[in-house]
Amino acid sequence: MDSRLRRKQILKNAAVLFGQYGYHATSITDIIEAAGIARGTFYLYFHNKRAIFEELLDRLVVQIRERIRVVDVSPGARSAKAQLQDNLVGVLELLTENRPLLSILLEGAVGLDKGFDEKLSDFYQRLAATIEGSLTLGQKMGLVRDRDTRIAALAGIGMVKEVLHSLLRNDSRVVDLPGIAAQLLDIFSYGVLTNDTTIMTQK
Amino acid sequence: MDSRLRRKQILKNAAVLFGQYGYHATSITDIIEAAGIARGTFYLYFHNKRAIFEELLDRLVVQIRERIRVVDVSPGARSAKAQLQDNLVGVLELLTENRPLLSILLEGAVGLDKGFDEKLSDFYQRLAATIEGSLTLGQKMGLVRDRDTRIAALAGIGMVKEVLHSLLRNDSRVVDLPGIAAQLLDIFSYGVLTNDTTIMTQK
Amino acid sequence: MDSRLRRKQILKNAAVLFGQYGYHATSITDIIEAAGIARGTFYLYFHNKRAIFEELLDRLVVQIRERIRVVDVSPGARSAKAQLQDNLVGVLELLTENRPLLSILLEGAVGLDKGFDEKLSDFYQRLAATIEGSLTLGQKMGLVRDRDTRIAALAGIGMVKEVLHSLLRNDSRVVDLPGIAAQLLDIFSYGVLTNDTTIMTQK
Amino acid sequence: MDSRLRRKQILKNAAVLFGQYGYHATSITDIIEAAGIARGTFYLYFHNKRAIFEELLDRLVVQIRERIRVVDVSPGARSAKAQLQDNLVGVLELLTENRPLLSILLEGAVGLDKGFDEKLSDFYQRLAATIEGSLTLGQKMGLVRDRDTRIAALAGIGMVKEVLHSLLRNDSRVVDLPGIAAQLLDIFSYGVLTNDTTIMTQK
DNA sequence: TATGAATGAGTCTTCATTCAT
DNA sequence: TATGAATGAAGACTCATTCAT
Repeated sequence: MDSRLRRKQILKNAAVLFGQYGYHATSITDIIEAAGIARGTFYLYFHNKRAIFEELLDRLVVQIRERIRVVDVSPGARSAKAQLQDNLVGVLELLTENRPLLSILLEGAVGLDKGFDEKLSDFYQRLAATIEGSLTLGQKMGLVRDRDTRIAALAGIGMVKEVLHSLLRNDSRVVDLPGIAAQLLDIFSYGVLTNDTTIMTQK
Repeated sequence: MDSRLRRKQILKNAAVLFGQYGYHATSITDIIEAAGIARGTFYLYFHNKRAIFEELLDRLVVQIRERIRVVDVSPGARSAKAQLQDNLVGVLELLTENRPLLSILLEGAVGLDKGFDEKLSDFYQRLAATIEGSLTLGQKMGLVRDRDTRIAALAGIGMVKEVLHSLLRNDSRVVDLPGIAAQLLDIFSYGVLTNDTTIMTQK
Repeated sequence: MDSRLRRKQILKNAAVLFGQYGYHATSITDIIEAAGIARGTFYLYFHNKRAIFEELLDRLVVQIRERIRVVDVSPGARSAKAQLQDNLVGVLELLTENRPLLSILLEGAVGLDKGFDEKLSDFYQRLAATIEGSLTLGQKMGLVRDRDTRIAALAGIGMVKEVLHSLLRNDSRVVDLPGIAAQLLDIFSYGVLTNDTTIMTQK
Repeated sequence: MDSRLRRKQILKNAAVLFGQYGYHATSITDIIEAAGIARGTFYLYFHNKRAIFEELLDRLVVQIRERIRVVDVSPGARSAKAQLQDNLVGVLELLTENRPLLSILLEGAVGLDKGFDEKLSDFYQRLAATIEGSLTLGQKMGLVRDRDTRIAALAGIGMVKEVLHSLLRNDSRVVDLPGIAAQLLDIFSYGVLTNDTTIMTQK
C-alpha cells in the first residue's frame, strides 16, 4: 500500500483512540487493531508510541494555524470584529468536528516525557504572545484599555478553552458555534477594549 | 510513628510527585522511596494508587471551598468586588503555594478510571453552575448584561485556569497575586456587567 | 486470658476458615479477625501459618483414632459387624459434624511444604496398614477371600472417603449416617469376605 | 517456533510443576523457566495462570473419556466384565503414565476460584451419575443387589481413586495394572452384584 | 502477654519494542 | 514492506512475619 496513505490510515485511527481513551489507556495493540495492520508494521511508520502522538499534535497545531487569518485592517476590509469572529468560529469548528484532537489539545498528555508537555505549552505560549502583541498594538491605538496585556491574552485563551472543555463534556453535537463565538468575543472585547471602542463594536 | 502523621507524610510526598510527573509517570516505588517507607506500609494507609490520588484531589477541592466566602450583600458590607477579589486572591494563593496540587487540578489525570475524570469534571461543573446562578441573579437586578450566563461563567473559570497554567509554566515564584486577581476581575466585570455597573465598580 | 483457652479459641476459628476456604485462601488476617486478637498475638501461640494448620490436622487424627475401638472378638462380644458399624458411624459422625476438619482431611493442603502432604499421606498409610492386617488375619481364618489385602484395604478407605466427599459437596445436613455406614460395610464385606462369611454376616 | 508446539511445550512443563508442587506453589516464574521462555511469551499463549491449569484439567478429562468405551452388551460381544476391565486398565494406564495430571485430578486445587473446584467436582458427579445409572439398570435386570446405587457408585469411584493415590505416593514405577484392575473389579462386583451374578462373572 | 505498625520478598500481569522470517 | 512471535523491564499489589512499645 502507498506509504503515504498507510501513515494517514494509522494516524487517523490512533487519533480517535487517543482522543477517546487518552494517551496511556491507548495501547499499541489498540492502534494496530484499529488500523488493521501488524505490530511490526506500526514501527515501520513511527519510531514509537510517543512519536505518533507527537505527530498528531503537530498536525493539529498546523490545522489550527491554517484556520486563522491575520486580521486585515486596511481600509475597505471587513470589520475587525467580523474577521476575528470568523477566525474563532473556524477554530471552534475544526475542534468540535474533531473531538479526538480536541481532547488531546485540552488535556495534553500529562506525564509523558517532559518535552511533550512543553510542546503543548509552547503552542499556547506562542498563541498568547501573538494575542498579547495585538493587544499592545491596540493599546497604542487607544482601542485597548491600559492593563497588563499578557493577562488579558491568557484570559482570552482560557475562555475559549474552557468553553471547548464544556462542549467536550456535554457531548452535545448540535451547538450554535457562531453564537458561542460571538458571545466569547463580546465578553472579551467588553473586557479589554476601551469604553468607546466597545460601544462601537457593539453595533 | 503517629498514624495521622504518617498519612500526611505519604500524602505530601505523593502530591509533589503527582504534581511534577503526573499520575501515570509516578509509580508506587517513587512514592515509597520519597516517603522513605516500605512498600507494604503504603498499602497500610491507602487502598491503592488511585485512592491516594483521589484523596489528594478531594482535599484540594475542600481547601478551595474553604477559601471561598459567600459574598455578603447586606448593607454596610464591603463592596462585592472587594469580597470577590479576596476570594480570588485566596484561591490563587492556595494554588500557587501548592504547585503539586495545582497541576493535578489543571491537568487532571487523563485516562484514569472513568469515574476519576468525572470527579474533576464535576467540580468544574458545579463551580460553573454556581457562577452562572450569580450571573442570572445579577441579570434580574440589571447588573449583568443580557447574554448567555452559562458561557460567561465558563469564560470566568477559563480565565483563571489559564492564568494559573501560565504561572505553573513560568515557575516565577514572586508574583503579584492581588494585582493579577484585580486584573482578571476587571476583565470579567467589564466583560459581563452592564455599562453602568462597570463604571460604578471601577473607580 | 488463659493461655490454653486462647489457643483453643484461635484453633477453632482457624478450623472453620481453613475448612471453608482452604489453606491458601485463608490469611492470617482472616484468622486474627475471626479470633478477635492482634496480629502479634497469633505468633505468640503459633510459630507460623503452617503450624496452626498442622496442629489442626494432628488433632483431627487424634479424634478419629479416639472414635475407633478395636474389634472385640472374645466370645460373648457383640458381632464384629456391629462393632465395625459402630466405628464407622462414629467416624462419619465426627467428620460430618465437623465439616471444616473434614475438608482439610479430604483435600489436604496441596502445595504446602512437602512434609505436609506426607503427614496426611502417613495417616492414610497407617490406616491402610491396619485394615490390611485385619484382612490378612481374616484370610488365615478363612473369612476373607484370597486376594491382595493391600488393595482391598485401600478400596475400603477410598469408599468411605468418596462418600464423605459427596456429603461435603451436597451440603445436605440431614443424612442417615447409620444407613450409609451399613451400606458401605455391606459392599465391603460382600466384596472381600468369602461367600460363606458374607452369607453369615448378612443375616 | 510453531505456535502449536510452543503451547504443548508450555503445557507439558506446567503439568509437571503443577503435579509436583500443586497449583499455588507453582509460580509463573517456575513455569517459564522450565519452559525456557520469556515472561511475556507465557501470556501470549495463556490468559493467566488459572487458564493454563484449567486447560490442563480439561485435557485430562477428555483423555479419560476417550479411554472409556461404552460396554457392548449385544450377543456375541465380549463379556461385560472383560470390557469393564479394559476400560479400567485404560484409565489406570493413562493416569499412572501421567503422574502430574493424576495428582491434579486427585487433589484438585483447593482454594482456587469457586468455579474451579466445581469443575472437578462436576466431573466426579457426572461419573458417579453414569455408574449409578448402570447399576440401577442392573437392578432391574436382577444383576445388582437391591441397595442404594448412589452410594455404590461413589464407593466404586473411591476405590479407584484411593488406589491411584497410593500408586502416586509409592512412586513404584512397575506395577501390575491389569492385576490391580481385576482385583478392584472383583471387589466391586462381589460388593454390588447379586450372588448368582457374582458367581457367574467369577469363573 | 498483647499490640499493630512496619517490612520486603514474592506474585501476577501488562505492554512497548525488537527481530527473524 | 509486512508480519507476529518473542522479549523482559516495570508495574501494582499481597501477605506472612517481625519487633518496638
